[in-house]
Amino acid sequence: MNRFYVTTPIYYVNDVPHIGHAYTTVSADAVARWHRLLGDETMFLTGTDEHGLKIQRAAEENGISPLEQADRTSQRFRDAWVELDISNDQFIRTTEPRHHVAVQELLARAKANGYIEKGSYAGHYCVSCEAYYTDSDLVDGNCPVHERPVEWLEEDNYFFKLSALEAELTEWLSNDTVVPEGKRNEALGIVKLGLDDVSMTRTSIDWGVPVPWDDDHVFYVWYDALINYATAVGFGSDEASFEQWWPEAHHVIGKDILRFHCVYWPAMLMAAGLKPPKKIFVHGFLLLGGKKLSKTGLTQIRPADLIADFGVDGYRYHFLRGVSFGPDSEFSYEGMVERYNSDLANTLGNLLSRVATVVNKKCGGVGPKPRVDSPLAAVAATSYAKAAEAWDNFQPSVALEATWQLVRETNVFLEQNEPWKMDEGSQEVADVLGDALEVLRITAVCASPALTRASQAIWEAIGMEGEVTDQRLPEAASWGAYPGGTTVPKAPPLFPRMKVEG
RNA sequence: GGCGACGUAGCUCAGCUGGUAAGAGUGCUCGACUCAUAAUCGAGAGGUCGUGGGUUCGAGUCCCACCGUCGCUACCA
Repeated sequence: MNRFYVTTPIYYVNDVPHIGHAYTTVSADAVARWHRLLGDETMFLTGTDEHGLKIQRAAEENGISPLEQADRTSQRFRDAWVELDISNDQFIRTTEPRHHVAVQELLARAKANGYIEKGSYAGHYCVSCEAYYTDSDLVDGNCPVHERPVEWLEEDNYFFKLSALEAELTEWLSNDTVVPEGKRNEALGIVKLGLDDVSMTRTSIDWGVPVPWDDDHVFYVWYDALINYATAVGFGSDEASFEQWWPEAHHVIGKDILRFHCVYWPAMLMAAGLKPPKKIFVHGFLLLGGKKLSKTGLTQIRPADLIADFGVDGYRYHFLRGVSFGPDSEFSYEGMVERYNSDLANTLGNLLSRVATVVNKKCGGVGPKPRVDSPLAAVAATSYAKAAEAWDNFQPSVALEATWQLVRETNVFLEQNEPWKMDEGSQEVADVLGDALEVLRITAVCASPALTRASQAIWEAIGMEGEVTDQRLPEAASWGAYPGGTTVPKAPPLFPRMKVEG
């Protein structure tokens, strides 16, 4: 029995869920679903990051407690993930007691090991950035990022001795721990430049995890947040669980938080005497017209609106197939319509329609069995092999392309054999349609990590029983499992074609 | 300012350690078919692989510079 533990970042509750958050989450979800198909014992974690000054201030403005503030905004993420059929096994919140326990335990170990010591820090502090600035950083006395006034803060801090871990980090990064390779080199570069010790506590804030050895301090939000990945699988509360899951930890993150996840986080674990995560997958950004999303209002594009137009399947498919995992990627509504129409409506949806119709005309609506020696058997085998490898390498777009190759080949196959011209009830028409139905069965299974609903619809449309998600790979993708003899009704289009707006 | 990534057909993107005449999907043109969601199938047009140098028998693929986009990061005067 293999185990697979995959996480998304925990999202800062003050944000409104946008397609960037959704992209990360859907990607992790699809991979988690693939591992479940493989029969792996899978743990998929997402959640919200709820500490820090910004939350504290927002709560004050709204006249409520920080926790109430976090409750409200955290719920938005839960709702968004329900809408996208996200199959997370846990939704962690950093305000949970178990998390406080884990944070205190992990960092107490780091301190006991000599990696945390006291120091002091002073500077201009921007609340929105939650960061200090020097005089020269300031623009007209304001924060250069937010263009709002900064505050002079001076506080005693506990510093994390990052510098002491450079050699170990370099060693860890020398393997395939961070992918793609370009991102790993970036992390390596950060370490090579030399690491400064970092301040990891605050006295100026109350809203955080208390430092166990010093009541006046709370941990700075980042150092509390990262530990959620350990908390969720039992660190500090269930060591047996933690030992089972932690060696299989895979993090999915955006390139903007590479430094924290690929340098600070493994260092924190090392300092506490724990193993760094198994693997970190780093993806790029979604762009609109070549610009990053926050600058162009792409954050204003709400997943819910796109789901309304394309459905959950259309939404998930577009981002999984259309975005190669790693580089930045262009997003456009028109591109989404194109992808939906060509891949989902025309190639896959239409295949199901035409097969169902011919089965009804030539086989009395009962699906025939596939041939053992079908010419499509080899195509299916190749398709599966490619897809499996790609999912394993966290490349959903490659995996889905491989799956669609099989679907496209099947359209060609029908064109070459023209079952609609064959005699009703003949063996030859049964052979051709049985093969096509078998492809639809395999496709339903292999596409299910992306198409959470349509895959089940296809499964039922060809007369299969039960849940497609209960199938087990690789057996379920091997040729010949479609039993035949099941009713294949004509049905309305699976993916109604979208009209292109003039 | 420093570090790094990216810049390939109209569009969205593949192209691992350099080497059979540069690929896919989509879009476009033409043809076929008509079982199917104005869908499907076939053929074709379309690229000096950001710009300029360099290494090499040979570079989209390595090196340098520059331009553009993006991320991180640093700012003492």
